[in-house]
Amino acid sequence: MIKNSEPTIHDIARELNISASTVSRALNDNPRISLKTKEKIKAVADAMGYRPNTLASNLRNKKSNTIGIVVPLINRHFFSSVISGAEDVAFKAGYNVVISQSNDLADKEINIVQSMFSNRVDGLIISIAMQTKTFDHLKIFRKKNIPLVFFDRAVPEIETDKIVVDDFAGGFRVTQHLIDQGYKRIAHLAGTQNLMAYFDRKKGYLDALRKNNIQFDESLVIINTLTSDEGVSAVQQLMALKNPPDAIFCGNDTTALSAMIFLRDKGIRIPQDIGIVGFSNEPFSKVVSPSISTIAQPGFQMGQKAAELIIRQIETKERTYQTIVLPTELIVRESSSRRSFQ
Amino acid sequence: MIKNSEPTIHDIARELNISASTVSRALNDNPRISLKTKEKIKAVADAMGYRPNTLASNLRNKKSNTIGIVVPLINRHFFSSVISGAEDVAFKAGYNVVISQSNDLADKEINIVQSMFSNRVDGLIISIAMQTKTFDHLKIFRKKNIPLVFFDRAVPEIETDKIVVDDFAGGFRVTQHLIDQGYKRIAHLAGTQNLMAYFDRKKGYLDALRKNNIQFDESLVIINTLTSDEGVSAVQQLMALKNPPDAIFCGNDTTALSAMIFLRDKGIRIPQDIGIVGFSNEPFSKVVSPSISTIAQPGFQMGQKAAELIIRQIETKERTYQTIVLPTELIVRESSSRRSFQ
DNA sequence: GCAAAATGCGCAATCGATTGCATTTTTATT
DNA sequence: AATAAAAATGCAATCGATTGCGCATTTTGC
Repeated sequence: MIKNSEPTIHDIARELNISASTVSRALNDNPRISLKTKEKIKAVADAMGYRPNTLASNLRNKKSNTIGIVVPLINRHFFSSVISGAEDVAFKAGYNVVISQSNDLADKEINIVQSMFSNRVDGLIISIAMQTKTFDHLKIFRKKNIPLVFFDRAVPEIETDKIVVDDFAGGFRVTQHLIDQGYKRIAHLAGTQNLMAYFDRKKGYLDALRKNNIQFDESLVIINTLTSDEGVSAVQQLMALKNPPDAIFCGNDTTALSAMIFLRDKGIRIPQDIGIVGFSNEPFSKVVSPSISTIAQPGFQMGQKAAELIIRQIETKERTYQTIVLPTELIVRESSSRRSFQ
Repeated sequence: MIKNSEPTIHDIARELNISASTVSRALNDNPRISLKTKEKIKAVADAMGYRPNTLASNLRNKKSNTIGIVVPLINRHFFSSVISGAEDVAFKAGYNVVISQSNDLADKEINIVQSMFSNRVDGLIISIAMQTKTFDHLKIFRKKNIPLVFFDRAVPEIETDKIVVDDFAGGFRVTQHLIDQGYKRIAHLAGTQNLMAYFDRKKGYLDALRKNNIQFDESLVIINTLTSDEGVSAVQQLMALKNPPDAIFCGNDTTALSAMIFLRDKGIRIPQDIGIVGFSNEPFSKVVSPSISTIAQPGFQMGQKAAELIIRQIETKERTYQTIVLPTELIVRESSSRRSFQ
């Protein structure tokens, strides 16, 4: 143990009086090397505790075997589920995943994406930040022909693989469900409209109203960033109307919960007085009381699919892109089940 | 645009009829290069859309600027919080994070750790898998002097930085709290005892009993892997005793919830008939009904701290290790507040 | 005006693994 | 035994950035 650094193929070669090429080939099971030599080499490699230096290999092969994943916030159930699913598939396929969070900040996202490019990720899976309004940092990936997959929040103007949930159908289904439950004045708490996801949810809401011949009332739609606090202030605003709603389709479960708690504290019964539906099926929505009706978004599955798509882009030359729309599932729970009280 | 590959410092050098060395130094703001040349070089680099190839740089510098993080499951609130906190600190310090999940499987953990080593991560942050019983794959890191930080689930026999929550105090506090609330027969639903965290929680439980002169009853302690289902079967087992408990200290919130739902469905009132306390402060524990008393584990902060520790190890030569014990906080909620009903 | 010092830049090796082509060794054939 | 054919291995360049050392050129001091 004279050397303090890691053994390399050259060390193994010296040990056996052969060339580094042969060692390299042997360790990669190249058929050009005889079985006998291979075994000798592998034995010595083991004995020396040799572990290939992936950095060197990556440089030479111009391939990092790494997939970058960028999400707004790692610490959010939906996103961590996606990451979990993607890591699962990627690891099995021999890829590492490097992960960064944009905190929904455009600047940080640009920073991250450039850093990932410098690290020569083989592909990038991204759900863009709420704040992001320009997309040059992502277009570069397409221009340089580096695999790119959007999930959840995609950029319409960039043509590449996308995997989203059917937000339109989700919004429609929620609204139709509320109508079916006998609610008449249905409000919608919407997210930033420059994100397709929120835009489509609202579109679904509007479409359901139209299909049911319900007059759209602009004062019943509030757009904000869907934080817990904003859920409360939105509901306050809604309840202050001359003609307040009797149901609220919340853009996510967080606002659904905060709205529900606010209303409960005001003595308003849910679902009898007001029906509530959320979106995303956060773990808590099932266990709170009353449990919150919501739309399930298959995060884990989405991550798996995103990884499959990016690996397909990486490993094949074909450049035919698809947009996969995962079906949404309406989960009816207590917060909107008024019929059962009649 | 004849080249389809990325511009390198050599391309910039050729363009300006200077050497690559100068370009490299200029881009790194080396004082040996004149300001005028630097500006020229940077201008050309910008114009060519040059982005340094980190792979090459890493190889030469024998430093990957990458921190590996291994957790049992990404998609778990506590762990994703830790990852989030670590990524935050790491990114600001110029490090990337690669993340993998062991799924609590020893084999996969070994596999991951070796792969991270091959990728020459500058340091490894890990919470070991429940299943892991041998630690050679981690000892290697210490032997090779590669920074290693344990969080949450540490290996006692490996000397390095560790950051854990005060599980003993947490277990003690929970138990004392239940005693203070007037519960007499307190059961404990414990996790695998080869993990310090669960071992210490139980030790705190036992210590609190002793301090209060309460006879320890072995039949009141059940050890399993703390899944939702096992929470139910454990409670079934407890309630089948001749002398069932009137309080349960659950090793995590998941089992606390499943136990609670099971008991509620059996018509048992919580906290009046049976008190329940969980551990970890999962998001849902606050919003379920009754809300679950629990121990807060500062995941995000733990991740930040872990990243700080590993970066300190990476960037300084000193090798004095510390074990940081983050304080636990008992959050008293409805599920154990019997006093308010008396 | 001239040596000494400072400044600016280039050469070439290096990091560790890979690979096209060349060379050596082994095997088969007559 | 000689030669062709096949098999096994080695040489050296390459991936792109970094850096010790050395060589010019300019500046400084007296």
